[in-house]
Amino acid sequence: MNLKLISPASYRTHPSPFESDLRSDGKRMTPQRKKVLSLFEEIGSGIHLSAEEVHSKLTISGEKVSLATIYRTLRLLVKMTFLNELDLSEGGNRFELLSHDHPDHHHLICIRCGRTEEFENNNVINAGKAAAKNFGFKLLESSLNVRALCPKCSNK
Amino acid sequence: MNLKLISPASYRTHPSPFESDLRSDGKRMTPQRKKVLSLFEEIGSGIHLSAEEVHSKLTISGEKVSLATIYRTLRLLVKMTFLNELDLSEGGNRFELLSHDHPDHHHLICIRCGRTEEFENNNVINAGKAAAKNFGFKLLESSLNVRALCPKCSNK
DNA sequence: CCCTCGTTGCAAACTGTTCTCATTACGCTA
DNA sequence: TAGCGTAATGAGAACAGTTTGCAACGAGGG
Repeated sequence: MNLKLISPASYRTHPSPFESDLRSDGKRMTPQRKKVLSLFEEIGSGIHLSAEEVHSKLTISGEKVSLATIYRTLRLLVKMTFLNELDLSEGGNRFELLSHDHPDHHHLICIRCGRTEEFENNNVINAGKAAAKNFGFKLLESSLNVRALCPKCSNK
Repeated sequence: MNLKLISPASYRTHPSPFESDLRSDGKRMTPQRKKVLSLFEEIGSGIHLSAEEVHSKLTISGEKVSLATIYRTLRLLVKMTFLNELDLSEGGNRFELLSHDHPDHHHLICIRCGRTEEFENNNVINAGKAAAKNFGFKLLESSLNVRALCPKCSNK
């Protein structure tokens, strides 16, 4: 019943980019960190979890990781650009796997039920780039949040 | 030393749009509400204040309004579309005067020092509209936040 | 296998925001 | 203009999400 998230063997022979990035920074690979990252990898990009949700998903599958550690790990993963942090507000920030071939994507959020859809649009990315250039800023990331009502909620 | 933000006379003869909107909704005009809105009007649009900042600015100019009332008033002003709420996260939401001739604008935020610049771009607005239409959502508002480093902070 | 120092778990602390409730006062009506 | 119903306020408690301090733990280099 113990979910094998990363097989020890493959991990030993092919240290993940995460692991080597960690090591090169004097940091350590721990089971807790593996579990958190693996959860996001299993779930795939485009799904947004709050810290609390990460915690309960791990707890349900029998993995015990303290909430404080999850917060610390999420911050770390964001800093290392393995995860993306979304400021959707309304009940905590959310995190998603950042797929590097698929950089900036944007969110359509139903303010009533919380349903979230993503989309991409190069014009948005270019607008961010242009604005950054215009003010002499160095762009890191841009996020467009469209607050809206989904079809179900707008019929009430 | 008592700053007269709206003279009683002019208020009686020319009720502000805020006041008439309030009245038509069974709500009341109070000195506290006047003070909060007036602060934003004095300061002008394009400046983003947190609830805490509104509170301390009023306190400094000798106006005593409780923090709870400021939160209530800010929410009210947002609902009545006199203020715009920005989800910049990192230490509380911020509010700014919404100028109706200048509707959707977007923000370039230095994640290190908090410097915020605004810009407008129709492509962004259209991208939001297109995405909403595509998923059958009813668009309410879109906000693009570009996280970046300002020139000062990127030289460190 | 040992030792060092980064990491964890736990609980307490913090921060931004909302709620509760007794009190005040806006503004309709006579 | 006074009276009254009820919306709004102030103060602090409550709350949710997040962070921190500290003792114990354990990853991984020697």
